[in-house]
Amino acid sequence: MECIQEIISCAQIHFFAKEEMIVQEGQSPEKIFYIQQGSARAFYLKDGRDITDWFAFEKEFIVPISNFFLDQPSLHYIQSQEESLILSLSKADVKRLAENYREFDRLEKEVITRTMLSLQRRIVSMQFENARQKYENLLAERPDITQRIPLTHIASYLGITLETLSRIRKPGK
Amino acid sequence: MECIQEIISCAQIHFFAKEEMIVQEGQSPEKIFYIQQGSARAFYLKDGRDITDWFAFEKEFIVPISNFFLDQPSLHYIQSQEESLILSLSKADVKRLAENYREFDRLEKEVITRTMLSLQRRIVSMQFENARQKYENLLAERPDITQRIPLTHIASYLGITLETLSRIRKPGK
DNA sequence: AAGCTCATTTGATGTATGTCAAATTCACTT
DNA sequence: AAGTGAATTTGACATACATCAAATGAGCTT
Repeated sequence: MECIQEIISCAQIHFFAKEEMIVQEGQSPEKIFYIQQGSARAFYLKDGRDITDWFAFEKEFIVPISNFFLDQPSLHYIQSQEESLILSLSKADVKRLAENYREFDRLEKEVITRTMLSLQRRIVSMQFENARQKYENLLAERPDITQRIPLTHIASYLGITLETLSRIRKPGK
Repeated sequence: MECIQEIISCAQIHFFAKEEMIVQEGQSPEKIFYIQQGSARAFYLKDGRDITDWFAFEKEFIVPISNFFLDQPSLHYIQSQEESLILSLSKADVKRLAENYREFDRLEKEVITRTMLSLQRRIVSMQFENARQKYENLLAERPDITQRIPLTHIASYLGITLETLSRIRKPGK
């Protein structure tokens, strides 16, 4: 891709320790993050409870969605889950790159499309499946998730409680 | 927009009666539909039960998602809900227009982005809200939906049963 | 207006999952 | 290796919602 040089020149790379906060609620970083190594999650607070919305692992993106796409202060926190190497690109740079390089613009569209499809699959999974089925769907997509993310966050991502998840995981039905 | 003439020349317009089937499961229309007037819904069958996934009203798009974006036969049915005027554009035309007109490409990206954001909001609503809250969220977005769509479909869209929805709607808490 | 069909409501009961509290296990630190 | 705090499991109980069945109501057709 012809614009790689330019991407590299405006991307920033950061190292994050385990469970370090990358974006706080109310901030406006206007950045998209790319997980080079490690993992991160986006979460929000509902009545004081921490609810995970999104996980990102190697080669995936994560973004404070309302801030990046709607120019509002972030409703989400973003937090690393393991020691991670993360690239960031500002919204202004993304915009400029997309205007100057057709290739980059296509890539961005592709990433957004895939994200949309993955949200769509998640809705189907949440709409009428029970806790066990939802958990098994997640495991099918990410078999290693239980080794990398604490169960509390997996539970809230699935829309169930920690206790229910624990019982589901119990061997023997 | 400079490409309007060309869009018009390749778009097709159809009239659909109430509850007419626009796309059947297993078909590969590879088309995106734009609701000029009326409304439509996308649904799938889970264990024989009809589950609505998506509603579209005037000036909105609806698409057999797995077919259009993933080139698989459609997992969804799409059905008009009222007498409707609906434009369709083939995937090939969309692709060509996006390649030839930067403006059209931007528009497409914008539509996909908005769809992604709306799915995201829906997940938040399904993740930890109870039946009443989910229903009220929907009403806030689409106050007229109960006049236009039967309650069964609203219920399945919300991931609750028809009976629960009916009880929620009962006046006096 | 009567009759039919389909949509919605109401009622009785069952169940998956939530809540709260306590016990246990795990992972670090010293 | 022991000690400490956090993560996970287990238990007892509560509840929102599902299910099944029947009653009512609304919109067409004749």
